[in-house]
Amino acid sequence: MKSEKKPYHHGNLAESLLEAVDELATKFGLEAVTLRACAKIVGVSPSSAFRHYADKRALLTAFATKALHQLSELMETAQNRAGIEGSSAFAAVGLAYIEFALDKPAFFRAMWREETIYANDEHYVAATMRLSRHLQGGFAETIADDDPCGFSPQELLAWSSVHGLANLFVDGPVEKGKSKEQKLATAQAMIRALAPAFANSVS
Amino acid sequence: MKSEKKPYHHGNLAESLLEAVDELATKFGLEAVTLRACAKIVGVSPSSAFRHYADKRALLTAFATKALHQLSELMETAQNRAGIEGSSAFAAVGLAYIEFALDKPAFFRAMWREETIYANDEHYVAATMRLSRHLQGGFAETIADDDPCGFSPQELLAWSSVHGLANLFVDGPVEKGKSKEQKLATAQAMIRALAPAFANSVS
DNA sequence: TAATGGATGTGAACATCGTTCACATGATAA
DNA sequence: TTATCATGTGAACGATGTTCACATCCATTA
Repeated sequence: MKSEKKPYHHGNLAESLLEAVDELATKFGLEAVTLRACAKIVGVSPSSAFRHYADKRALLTAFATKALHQLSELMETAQNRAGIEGSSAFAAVGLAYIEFALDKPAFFRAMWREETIYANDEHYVAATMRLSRHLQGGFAETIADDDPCGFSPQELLAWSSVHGLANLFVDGPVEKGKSKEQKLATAQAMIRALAPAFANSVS
Repeated sequence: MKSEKKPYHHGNLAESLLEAVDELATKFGLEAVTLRACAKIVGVSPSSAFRHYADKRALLTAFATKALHQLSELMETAQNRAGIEGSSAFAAVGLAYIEFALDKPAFFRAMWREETIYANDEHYVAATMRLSRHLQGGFAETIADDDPCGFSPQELLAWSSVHGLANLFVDGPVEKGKSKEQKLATAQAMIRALAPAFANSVS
């Protein structure tokens, strides 16, 4: 045990700070995320954070971006699995979206909070575009898409309903206190009810 | 001009503080709402706020409650007007919901932020129940409702899609920078696309 | 009318927060 | 080796939420 003394330079502070945000947000919620607390978790001085992030807001933007990519990947695998199983890609992607919000509410909140992030940050914008592309891609098989760039009314309906239910679960009064399974069952029922809106493009 | 000196007691501090929150949230956003700034606007010492609200969080809860009632009333009048005109109550209520979010984004955000309000406060809960009742009521004519207490999948779909689009407008990347009219047109298109999901209960 | 008590507002103080800046430390390249 | 640049530190600043002893007023009652 010779190299037990901490080196002066951390080596990977930017990423470690993001993990600290993760830890605090998961344990105590987004409002409890503090630059000083993050620095303490990493074992570093509070001011050192500013070498890697211009702001607290910049740190939260990076965190939101990371969360967006996590969600994108979950949706991607859900879509692939549905393709193999032959089940509805739409339902799979939508459920993955809602399940992420239920599992990591603080992440989900952080993703969509214009007032606490830099919503014009290029990496953040790229992450939202990746997410929306996966949404469009996920529904492309069932929805008539006449606008390759923007969203068709049906695509927007799909995203809105799933996004809305996720928000109502996380920050709203819907099924407050009920179990995750109960909520996912409700989500599935809602998605089923949505099917007729896409019926015209099936056959 | 004899009674120009300010009285020691304000007389209606609780309500005036709410109006100060309104002003700050409207002008500078929710994150700029500060107890000290509110007190300064009202012309009162910062500590006096605690005679009327236990917390900053309690103040924000009262503000959220007020915003919920405002939205409820807007939906109510929209529903009545649609009843007179014979147009779709569903579309009218949904558009009123989204228009409120576009007109007063800070209010809309404040309503649904579990982490900064006391979501179990009785007045707040009552306000959310009033809102949800108006939603159920607004859709009652078009949607088959087999559960008088909770939400049917179709009712939940209606609320989720409208709530989701409002959130995507306010805190998301959808049609960022576009005009309010443009967004309302998009909302109308989405709501139209939703109609087939309710078709079974029309006839 | 006079006194008293409860409600309401004040001022100073505290811990904590984001942020800055001069400085310390270490890695890298000449 | 030495010089340079990136990275981390410590002390400080103003602002914030909150508390508490105290001041002020209003309303009731004697």
